[in-house]
Amino acid sequence: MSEVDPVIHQPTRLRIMMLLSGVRSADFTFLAGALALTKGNLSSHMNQLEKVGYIEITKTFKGKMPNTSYAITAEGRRQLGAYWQAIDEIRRLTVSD
Amino acid sequence: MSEVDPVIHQPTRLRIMMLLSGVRSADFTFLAGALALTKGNLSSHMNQLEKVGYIEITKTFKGKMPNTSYAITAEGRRQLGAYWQAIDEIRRLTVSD
DNA sequence: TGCTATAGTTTGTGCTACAAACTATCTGAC
DNA sequence: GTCAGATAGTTTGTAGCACAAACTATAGCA
Repeated sequence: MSEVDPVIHQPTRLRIMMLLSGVRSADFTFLAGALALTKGNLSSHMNQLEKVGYIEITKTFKGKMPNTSYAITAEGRRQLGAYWQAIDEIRRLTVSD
Repeated sequence: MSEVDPVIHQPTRLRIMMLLSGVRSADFTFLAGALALTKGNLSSHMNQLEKVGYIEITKTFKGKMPNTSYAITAEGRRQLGAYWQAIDEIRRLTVSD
């Protein structure tokens, strides 16, 4: 019975990971808008995802304004796959199994 | 974008709901063993599920020992279905959508 | 030289999952 | 009978987390 990864299971982070899994990278403002998150909330989620190595944070400047962009890592992609497997396992969970 | 129900999303309660969805009823001791939960933890999860009307708690006596058994309600079954729909929605989440 | 906007980060708080401690009853052993 | 576990739960205390409000810092314009 493989446990679900709590870092990924949290609904906001799950959405973030799913979005990032489909793009090369996405920046802070885009993610905040796409997922309707406050900046503080998004910021802390991204820091958590980076801390466990599921995403990579790149800080640059666009013109003179700071621009933070995020990309999923190979490890993040692997864990996301494992997460869905664990969910599928729960989904099949019945007493008879 | 229908949000996931946090009561069901919590992994332990999700397993409980999945188990109960496949049986007429299950008692406290069985659930604690089947899901490897401490009694305190199981007790509080079951109370939460009852509070929102997803399960029904029936207290009887088996011989002279108290016996608490749990069954999913129609509402619980409905919400569990809605939950999986919401999860599937997230699973399909990509930027292009 | 203000004033508003943009792009984030830090801080404070209310809630939650969990296990330890507790309650209450039963069942032998002596 | 009574003492010592075992059984079946519930209540309580705590550590950790998600969230938004407050804050920092710079840009760009009137």
